[in-house]
Amino acid sequence: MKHDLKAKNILKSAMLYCTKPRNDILKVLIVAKTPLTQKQITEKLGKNQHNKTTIYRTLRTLAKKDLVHKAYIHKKASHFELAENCGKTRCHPHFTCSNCGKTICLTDISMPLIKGLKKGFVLQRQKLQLLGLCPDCSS
Amino acid sequence: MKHDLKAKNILKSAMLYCTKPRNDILKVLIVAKTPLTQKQITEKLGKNQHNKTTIYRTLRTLAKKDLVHKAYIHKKASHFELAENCGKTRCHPHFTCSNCGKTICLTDISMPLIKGLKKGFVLQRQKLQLLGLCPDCSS
DNA sequence: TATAATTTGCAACTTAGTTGCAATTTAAAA
DNA sequence: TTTTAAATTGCAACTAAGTTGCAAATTATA
Repeated sequence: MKHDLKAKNILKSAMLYCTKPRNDILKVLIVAKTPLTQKQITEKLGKNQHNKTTIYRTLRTLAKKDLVHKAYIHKKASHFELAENCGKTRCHPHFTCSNCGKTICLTDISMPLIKGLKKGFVLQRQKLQLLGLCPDCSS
Repeated sequence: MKHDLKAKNILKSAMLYCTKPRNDILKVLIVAKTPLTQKQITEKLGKNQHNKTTIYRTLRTLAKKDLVHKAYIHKKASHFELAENCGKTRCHPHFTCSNCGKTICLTDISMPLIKGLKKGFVLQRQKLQLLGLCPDCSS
């Protein structure tokens, strides 16, 4: 129930209609430990199923308010996560295992913001994507 | 003609059959200034058209030999570039404009390799993706 | 409770990328 | 140069992610 309240507050603060789909989807993202695709969100919704169009539209709506963002794309599918644990422009690195496909959020490692951008470039977001072998697959 | 020779050499050194599609596709990538999708490669092939399956398979074959790699995915589509101008594990940053969609290779800026990876992680490739406004769109 | 504005679900669609298979092309030996 | 086995190509049909228009349902507010 705590997450329910949190979801409601997030929606209210962003001045968005507080609907069941949005609430349910937000709750899934709140407890997620890694970015999720629409398909994965659907699985985690359990009996609170919602149409995939609704999920995509909700994610887009939330992203427009900077509450959620596209963390990366893997195998044609976009993966989304709550934005609250990242700085506005700099996100934690994501490590994807080239063997098992799993992605791990490296929330404890931070990379410096890029330096030396030429005049005229305005940086909105920096993403670091790492590929390699995860501990399970490297041994 | 210089590029033709270069493409041939690349294929030969990798012990790959030297076919017209592979040659043509490599030449497109050699002169490209930015990563390309299959569709963009097709456009740049001009009258040397090849089937899209062939292009995807060629890219996969070249990637398996580390001659080419997937630089990033934007709008559902993977973008590929020649690997020769990147270190083995670390690639130059790519800046994508959130306004016009254009991507610029920042070959003159290099980010340090990530530090502090926990034991068991084996890094194969580090990609830095930047989003923001390009000089044309920020003024 | 009534109303206007927003959101939802559905079906149909677009587009990236893949697969099986027969026909063609390549490299290398005869 | 010709032959041959192995690799590659093109085609058609497919899978799957994500989008769109629109009518029906839901939300916030008066």
